[in-house]
Amino acid sequence: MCLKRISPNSISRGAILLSLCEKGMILEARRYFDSLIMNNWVQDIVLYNIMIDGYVRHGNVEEAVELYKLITRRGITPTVVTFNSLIHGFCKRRNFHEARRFMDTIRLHGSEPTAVTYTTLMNAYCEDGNMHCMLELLQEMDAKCIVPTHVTYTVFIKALCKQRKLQEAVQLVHDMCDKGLNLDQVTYNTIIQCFCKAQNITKAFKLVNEMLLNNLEPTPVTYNILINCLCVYGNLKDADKLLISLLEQNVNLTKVAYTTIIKAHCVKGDVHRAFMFFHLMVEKGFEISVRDYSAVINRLCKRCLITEAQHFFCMMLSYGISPDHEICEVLLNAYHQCGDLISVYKMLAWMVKSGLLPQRL
DNA sequence: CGCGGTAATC
Repeated sequence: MCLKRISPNSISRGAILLSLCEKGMILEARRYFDSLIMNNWVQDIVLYNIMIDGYVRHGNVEEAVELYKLITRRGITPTVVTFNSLIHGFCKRRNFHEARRFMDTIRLHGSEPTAVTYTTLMNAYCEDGNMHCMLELLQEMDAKCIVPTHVTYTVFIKALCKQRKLQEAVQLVHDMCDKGLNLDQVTYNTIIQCFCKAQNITKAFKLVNEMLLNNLEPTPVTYNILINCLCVYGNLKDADKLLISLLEQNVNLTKVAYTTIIKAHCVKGDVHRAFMFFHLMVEKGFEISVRDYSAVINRLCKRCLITEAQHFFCMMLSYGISPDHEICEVLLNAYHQCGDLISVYKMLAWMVKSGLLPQRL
């Protein structure tokens, strides 16, 4: 664009900044943002909002607040979106005091909190198991004529599910329909998860059919929930069948589908199946982390399947992934427990060579 | 007319 002397506008700049934030490249995002500031190209609050939200998602509320202060120093008026992101940040930390303080600040700026603001706070209270505060906020919304959205309902469905009030959760779904609010995939996934936890697999699958009837394509998360459900509460063979049939149908899946079933097979001790799905996961081109290997190795060691655990360790090395200290410790302990001192020494030597242990023991 | 920002699911 620049070579063709087409100057990016604030919308294309926003797209670039948002993408950097979404990919977790927060430092690069900030560098880009600072370059825009330096050139005086940021007059738009949206760019600040994207950067602030990026920090919040990255878990850095402090930096988000610093940017908010910068906004006020520069005399730029923050929007409700600015505050919603900050409130979300404090909610993630369960700092209800600061979250609510910023809610008041919205009013001081002459605006009103929106359904998003309320839903953000309600979700945090939900995670805290505080239905009382959720209902208080709902009353406040009602008093201020702020209409709950389908997301607000989804948060309440989740809360009722947590309290094992499944009937009331279902009632809420009906209320939504009565109010003309359409359920989306996340709402369905939430309620499907409720029935899975209640070990009502039949109803969970019925809801998937209902989704399809409503022209909602199940998401990768839907399948992760179902696979996990079959692994934990149902028959592991059915989980295998489901995953394989989804693969045959070329359904879009995420890495979680694989790690879920691999985990189950490790726990059950069916290492062959675990291998099979692990290789499949690698073949599909997913990026495999140390954590993915740890999940397998930890579970196999717990079941004293040490040769098998070692196999995964070698596989990790062959893919050029560096083990961390923790994973080595787990293997060391396992070798020790079954009296395989040779392997203990080999491992220690390897750890020293790799800089995971000090030279002098 | 379309294009950029905030809440919920594994």
